[in-house]
Amino acid sequence: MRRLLLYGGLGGVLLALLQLVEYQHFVRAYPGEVYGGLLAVLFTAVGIALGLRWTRPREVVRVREVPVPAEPFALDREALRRLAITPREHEILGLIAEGLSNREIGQRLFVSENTVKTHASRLFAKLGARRRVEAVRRARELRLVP
Amino acid sequence: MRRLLLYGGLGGVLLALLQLVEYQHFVRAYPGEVYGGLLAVLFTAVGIALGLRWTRPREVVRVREVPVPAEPFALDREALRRLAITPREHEILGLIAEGLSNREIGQRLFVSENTVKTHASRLFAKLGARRRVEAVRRARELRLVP
DNA sequence: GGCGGAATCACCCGAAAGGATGACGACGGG
DNA sequence: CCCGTCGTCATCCTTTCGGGTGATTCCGCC
Repeated sequence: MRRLLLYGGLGGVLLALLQLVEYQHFVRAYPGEVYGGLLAVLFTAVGIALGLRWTRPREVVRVREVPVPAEPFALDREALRRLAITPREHEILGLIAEGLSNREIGQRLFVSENTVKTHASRLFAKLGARRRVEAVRRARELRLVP
Repeated sequence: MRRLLLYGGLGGVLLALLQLVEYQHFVRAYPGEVYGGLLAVLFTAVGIALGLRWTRPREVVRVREVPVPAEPFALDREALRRLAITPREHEILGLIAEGLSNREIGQRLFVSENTVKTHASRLFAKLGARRRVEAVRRARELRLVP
C-alpha cells in the first residue's frame, strides 16, 4: 500500500518535471543539442533513482535455516588416526558395540578368541576405557561407531 | 576490469544514441513535446538499466546456518511399562549405560553388589539381552536411556 | 637385509559378569 | 488379613572379561 502511494507520487513528479522542462520558450531558447543533452542527463538521473528505489527491496538478507540432519553418522577418521587405531581394531570395536562377545567376534572374523582379546585390550588402552560399555560410550562420543 | 569495459561500452552506446536521436531533421519533423517525451522515456529506461546494474552487487544473500538440536531424548515411559521395568531397575540401567561396574553402582546407590547383580539379571531378562553392551543397545533403541 | 607395524595366537591369572535359586522385610490392594 | 510386587541380600557355579607376557608371520620401507 505504502509502496503504491510512493510510486504514484513519483510518477506525478516525473510528469510535472516533464511539463516544466518542455515548456515552449525553453525549447526555442536553446539549441536542440543542449536541450536534448539536458533532457538525457536529467532523465538518466531520474531513471537511476528509480532503479535504486526499485532494487532497494533486493538488499533484503535471506536467512536460510539449515537444520542439522538427525543422525547420518559421519565417521571421524581424524580421531581414528589421532588415537592410532588400526583398521582391524576399528572393525572389532564395531562388533563390540554391537553387543557381541569375544568368542562371537572371533567366530565371525574367523580368528581365535585370543586374538580378539588382544585387539580389544589394545583398543581399551587407546580409548582410555576399562570396560566394554565404557569403550563403546567413548567410541560413540568420538564418532568412531554409530 | 571487465566492469570497466562494460561501463565504457555503455557510455559509448549512450553517446551514439544521443547523436542519432538528436539529428536535426528529426528534431524539426516532430513537435518538441513528442521529442522530449521520447527522450525522457528512453533515458529513463537507460537510467533504470544503469541503476539495476549498479545495484545488482548489493543483493547479497547471506546464508546463516541455524543448528537444530540433534536429539532431545524423550524417555519412553510406555516402553518402560510394557516391559514391566521397575524404577529401581531403570535407575540401574542408566548407571550400566554410563559404563559403571556392578560394584561401582552398588557403592553409588548404597546397596550391595549382589543386589545390583539381581537387578541387572532381571533387567537383562526383560530386555532380552545376555550382555551389558547388548542391554544398553536395546535400551537406547527403546528410548529408555539417552 | 634389517626394522617396525600389524595381525595372529597362546597361556596364565584374577576380576567381573551372568545364571539359578532361596530368602526376608516393607508396602499396598483386594 | 493375605497375596503380590518391589527391593534387598546371599550363596554357588559357570562364563566372560581384562591384564600381562611372549611369540610368530607377513608386509612395507629405509
